Amino acid sequence: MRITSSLEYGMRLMAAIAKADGDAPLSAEKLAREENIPLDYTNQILWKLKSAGVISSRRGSSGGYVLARPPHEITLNRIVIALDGSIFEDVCSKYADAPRECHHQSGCSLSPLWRRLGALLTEFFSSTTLEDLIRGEPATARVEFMPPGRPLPMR
Amino acid sequence: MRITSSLEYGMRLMAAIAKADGDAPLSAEKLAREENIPLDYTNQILWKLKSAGVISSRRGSSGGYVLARPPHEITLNRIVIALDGSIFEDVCSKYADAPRECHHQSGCSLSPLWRRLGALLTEFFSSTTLEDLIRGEPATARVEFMPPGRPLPMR
DNA sequence: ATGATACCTGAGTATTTTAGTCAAGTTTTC
DNA sequence: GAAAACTTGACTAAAATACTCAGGTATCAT
Repeated sequence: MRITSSLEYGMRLMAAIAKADGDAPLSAEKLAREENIPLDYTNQILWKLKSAGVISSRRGSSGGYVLARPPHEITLNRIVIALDGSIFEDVCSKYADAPRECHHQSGCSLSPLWRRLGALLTEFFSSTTLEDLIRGEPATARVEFMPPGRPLPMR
Repeated sequence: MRITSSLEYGMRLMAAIAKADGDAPLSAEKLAREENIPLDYTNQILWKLKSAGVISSRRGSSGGYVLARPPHEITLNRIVIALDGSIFEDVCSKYADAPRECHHQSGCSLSPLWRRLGALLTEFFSSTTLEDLIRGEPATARVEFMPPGRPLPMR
């Protein structure tokens, strides 16, 4: 699994805009330069973020982008969905031959696995806000992942 | 984020082989047919799984594939790494201009985020065994994800 | 023995997704 | 009214993914 460059860039842009929250709008040109992202690509990404409602813009000279809400009200899942379309693609429906029916074979051992993974990722991103991000808090938040009580072999 | 077809198929194949654990080896041809995966692609995936040491093979007629160890000793992270190369690609190093140095901008708010996500995914896959998978247990294992104590806005 | 079965291995191709570019606008401010 | 800066869509290049192909080798059944 990997992070797309759109998402990496978009997160950086959001972090930069969040850090300047309250100050004058940040122009795309300045953001692109400071984050070392191609300008046209930056524009494209900013447009997606704007469409998703997480930032707003001001045109004209001295225009630029600002947060649409305070940082603690913007959860990262919004950003992920804005840029990647979803947090976790539905595997089950992708391999279904008929709509609304799971065609995973092997008695469909897999769909519970993928559903749980999707839930985990969704939880991860929607539990973290932009404010957490710029404070570096995500590193300290603990995850308790509970498998059945048993030693974990063959790591 | 998405699951590659290799991984989806590989997991299915492992589940099918695990369900036949103790029985006669399953041939690639039979596996491919039952799981509805192209034969040549199946061979390729089985080869990767064998290289990773999670299955072993027997040649000749009445040959095929069997688990290399009992199902409860095979954790899913092995399978993921065998097929995708890693569980989570290191974002930080990907955008580093110089080796061993993190070039994330914005005071590098991002690397803690991605590191935590990587840890979460690694934990997820290495905490589940093939036995859990074929029993459907992954669906019941609980995840406790602990963000800072605060209501979760803007979901 | 020998032929059929089935694994082994690497190379090659096609499709899709991602990443990034280009160009011609519109709006706002100074 | 000119410059700054956002808006929008289309287009292209590169990379990853998803297969396919071909020729080989080992083993088993008879």
